[in-house]
Amino acid sequence: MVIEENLLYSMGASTKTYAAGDTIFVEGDWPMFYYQIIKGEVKLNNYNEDGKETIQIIIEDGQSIGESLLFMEKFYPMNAVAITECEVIKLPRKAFISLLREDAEISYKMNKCLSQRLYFKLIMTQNLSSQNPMLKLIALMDYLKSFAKDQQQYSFKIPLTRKQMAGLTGLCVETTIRTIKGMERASILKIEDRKIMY
DNA sequence: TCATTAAAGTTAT
DNA sequence: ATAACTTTAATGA
Repeated sequence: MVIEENLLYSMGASTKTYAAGDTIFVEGDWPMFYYQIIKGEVKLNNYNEDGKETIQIIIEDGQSIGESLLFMEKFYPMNAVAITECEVIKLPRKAFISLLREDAEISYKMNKCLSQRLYFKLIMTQNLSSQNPMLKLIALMDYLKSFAKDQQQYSFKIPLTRKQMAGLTGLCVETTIRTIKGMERASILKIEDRKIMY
């Protein structure tokens, strides 16, 4: 968890519930709140001219949503959409800023969280620029697995649908599936009950 | 080679 | 039941 929930409430935060598929904010909105997920999953995405979705990142319990925009005078460059039903705490921007000004510990945690996001972007852009679909998928899976306790081969179950993996790598679903099949043949991963074990 | 289109099978709500 | 996701196959850039 980035910021203690009680602390957020004491600063005037409120809770909002979103159903799966609900929009939290859209591209072009002005950032007014700090959002932190209590429960559920949220994706940050964009749509290109053809309507193809690119997922920037998937965020889960305890993480904040689009926090980097609160430090700038910019509109949101992406949408935030609930993947599952979500409970989200929202704190007005000004209260969030003063909280960071007052509390060095919170400020440090925020830096840590921002660095995490930056790192993810760095790893992903580096590998996504490769046009090889297998390398893209490996980059994604390596990143996801890097947080797992068990680093043994085939011990990590990829918590994404193939469609989501396609959205995160910029590949189409079919290529994602075919590439994954090929990787299974090459023993890079295993498929158990349709789930990818890496 | 990968994206796109289409069609059919499978799972989740 | 219906929508969402997965898979296979054919075709095109």
